[in-house]
Amino acid sequence: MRPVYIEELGQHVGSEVLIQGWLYNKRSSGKVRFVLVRDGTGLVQGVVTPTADPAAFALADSLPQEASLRMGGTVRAEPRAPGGFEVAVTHLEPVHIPTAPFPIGLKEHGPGFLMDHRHLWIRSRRQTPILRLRDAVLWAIRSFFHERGFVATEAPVLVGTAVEGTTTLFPLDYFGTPAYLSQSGQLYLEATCAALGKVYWIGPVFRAEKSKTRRHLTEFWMAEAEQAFLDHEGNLALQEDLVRYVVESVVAERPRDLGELERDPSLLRREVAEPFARVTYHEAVALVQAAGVAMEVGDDFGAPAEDALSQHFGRPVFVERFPAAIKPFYMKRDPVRPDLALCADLIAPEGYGEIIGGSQRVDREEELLAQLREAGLPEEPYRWYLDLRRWGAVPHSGFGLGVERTVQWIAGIPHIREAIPFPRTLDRLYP
RNA sequence: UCCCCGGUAGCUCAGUUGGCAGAGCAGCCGGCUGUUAACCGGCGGGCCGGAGGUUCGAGUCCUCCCCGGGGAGCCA
Repeated sequence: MRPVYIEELGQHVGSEVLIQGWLYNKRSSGKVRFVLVRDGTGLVQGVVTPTADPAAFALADSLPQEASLRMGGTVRAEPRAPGGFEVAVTHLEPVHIPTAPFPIGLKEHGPGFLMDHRHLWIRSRRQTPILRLRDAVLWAIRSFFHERGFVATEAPVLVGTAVEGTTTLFPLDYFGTPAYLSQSGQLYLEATCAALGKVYWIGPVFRAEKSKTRRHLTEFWMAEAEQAFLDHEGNLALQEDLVRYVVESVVAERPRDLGELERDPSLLRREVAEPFARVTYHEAVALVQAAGVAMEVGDDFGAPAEDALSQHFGRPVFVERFPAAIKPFYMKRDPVRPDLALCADLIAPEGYGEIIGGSQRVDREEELLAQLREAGLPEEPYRWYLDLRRWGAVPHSGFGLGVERTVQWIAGIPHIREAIPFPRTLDRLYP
């Protein structure tokens, strides 16, 4: 019998196949046993009767949840079966029989218990489609940049200095020298974009902030891009093209996973169908205030303010030209309004929050020095970064996209911890 | 760091005015020839988060502590 994956069963109706996987659940009725087997690509029901194979029938009774097994039989179309196909079992063989009951039952569990068993929870029917969607998002990002001629290059994760002096970093001892886990690869991408023109990387970044919310992780993945000779306007166009490309690719390639999560693909399509909304920081503050959320000019947007904006537009919205005072030192000032930064945040629809932060970067050494001093940062650790403005400085822009928040939005899941296989949060380092 | 909610069987929870510790699921035993988180009958299963206090009597009331969840701030 030929080993096949469950997602390919439709091509094998009428023939004998071998499924290799794990027992998800079993049911029985008189002299019929139903074994639900999953193999990572899907879930299929095997039907076992005592006449077809007495040994398999007895085994089907005794196998516990998550036993690994090989199941052979004939594929047939069956409207009553989950997935539309089932296997008439003629062969059932355990690979490993669990030594204790599987902790994750089919009934409800609390979040604390599930997080303690994340290594087993990821096998469940809701978690596997989310992780497949994450894969689709990452592939879409890579293929978008590849098609556009961007070079995949890497930023270091171990760094000696903060990217933005403000954010809290995870400190570590680097052979006696203080070092940190990187919170962004951006500064390094600015160096590689001067070598390669258009660059991107996708990698883990770390924030030691004591955030305790459904949209924060201490370790998360960013997709960052940097392009030489790209200005603020071009930067926004690039971001919009990327986000639309990712949503459309995932919706086209993964309808089954979206369906299992009861996420409406047409809603996602509608959200990216039109050009993204675009407001200035000051317009956004006025909109937020009009929506009844307390906020003043000079404040950054909190979660309620982002929700108000995302509700107002019903599609992704760029908020651009923030006051430079509340943004990092490396952002270029608006030549017309030097108190504003040439930057933008992209807010996802449906309250999923900020998914992109980007800006045009300072390209003159004296300007960068002034802004470093203004931010109260030392010059010495940034010497290499200042060097980039000494030899062939060009206008350049870039941005960082939060991978988990993008997955959260596309998959339509309420908590970010389900958008990554092993989430790291404020008080969770296990498993 | 701050605010709110919670901690009772392996899991999810109920527990009245302070008066014998409960259910469903999971496990084990039995039944049922098309189940859909199957269903039906039976059995075993408890440091009621911890410490102290009030009381004849505390899962229940009070104080402190520990742990978990949600949110704020900050950010992607």
